[in-house]
Amino acid sequence: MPELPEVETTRRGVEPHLAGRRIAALNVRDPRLRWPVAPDIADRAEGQRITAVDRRAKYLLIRLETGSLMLHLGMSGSLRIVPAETPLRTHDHLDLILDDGHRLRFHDPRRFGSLHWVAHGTEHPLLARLGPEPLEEGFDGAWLRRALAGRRAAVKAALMDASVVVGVGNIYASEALFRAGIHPTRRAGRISRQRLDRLADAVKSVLSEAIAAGGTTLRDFYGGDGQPGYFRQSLSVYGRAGEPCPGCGEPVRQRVIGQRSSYYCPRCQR
DNA sequence: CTAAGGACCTGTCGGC
DNA sequence: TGCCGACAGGTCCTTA
Repeated sequence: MPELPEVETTRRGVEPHLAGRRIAALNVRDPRLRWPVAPDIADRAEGQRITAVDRRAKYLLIRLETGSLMLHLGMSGSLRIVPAETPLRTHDHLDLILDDGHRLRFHDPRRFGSLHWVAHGTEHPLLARLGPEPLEEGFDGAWLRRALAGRRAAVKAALMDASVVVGVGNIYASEALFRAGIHPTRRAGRISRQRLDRLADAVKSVLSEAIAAGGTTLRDFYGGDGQPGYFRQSLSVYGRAGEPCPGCGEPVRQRVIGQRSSYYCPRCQR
């Protein structure tokens, strides 16, 4: 489920319930995630006060006094805040037990998610080579020109490369290219500066609109299922093969680029 | 350095 | 109804 808007929506949903609380325990029910969860991670975290919940790319960083818990939702992960006696479902792999009795529960059928410990003053290797945040200073057409210069790969694949910009997943890569009028197979290094400006703007607008929509669907992290709705109706091309392009009516096409399904309008995107 | 393909996992869906 | 292959929102790692 998680693209950047959902990770950010999740962050905003859980932070108020976590910040200021103390960790009573960390239950690792199944350590077999993308990387095995370190056996000593519970000992490191237990007893510490949570100061904030941040995000870098699609990693959530639960800030503690001596370091951070770094959590990735992978392809199928989700978080809920649940009361103490909430029955477990299959694939509920982790519980962060808070001093108010609530639990932050991590659910992940495919187990592509991960949990790492990052000590204060150290940088985790998984974060070391990441490109800029799409919604912060440093990401614009000028950056794209530098990052994509000389690249022969399809622009859609390049846009999903985390060293170019973080957080643009398969859905929003298609959506941003549609908004910018750029064909997904166009070679990344052969796009004019003006069109790269448009592309950077499209990435920003599509992600921030999705975050805004996600915020409205996320009402109550207690009790509810905690899953923000997925804003299919607001997507222009993703998952809409054969449906009319919202710009010109031409049927939306689907093809595989870099092993991922891609959607585009053959008329509006060049 | 870049690009391409495989790998990790489970669940769901469509076709026969 | 049952089985089988294709596919799913991520991304690291290996190989060329």
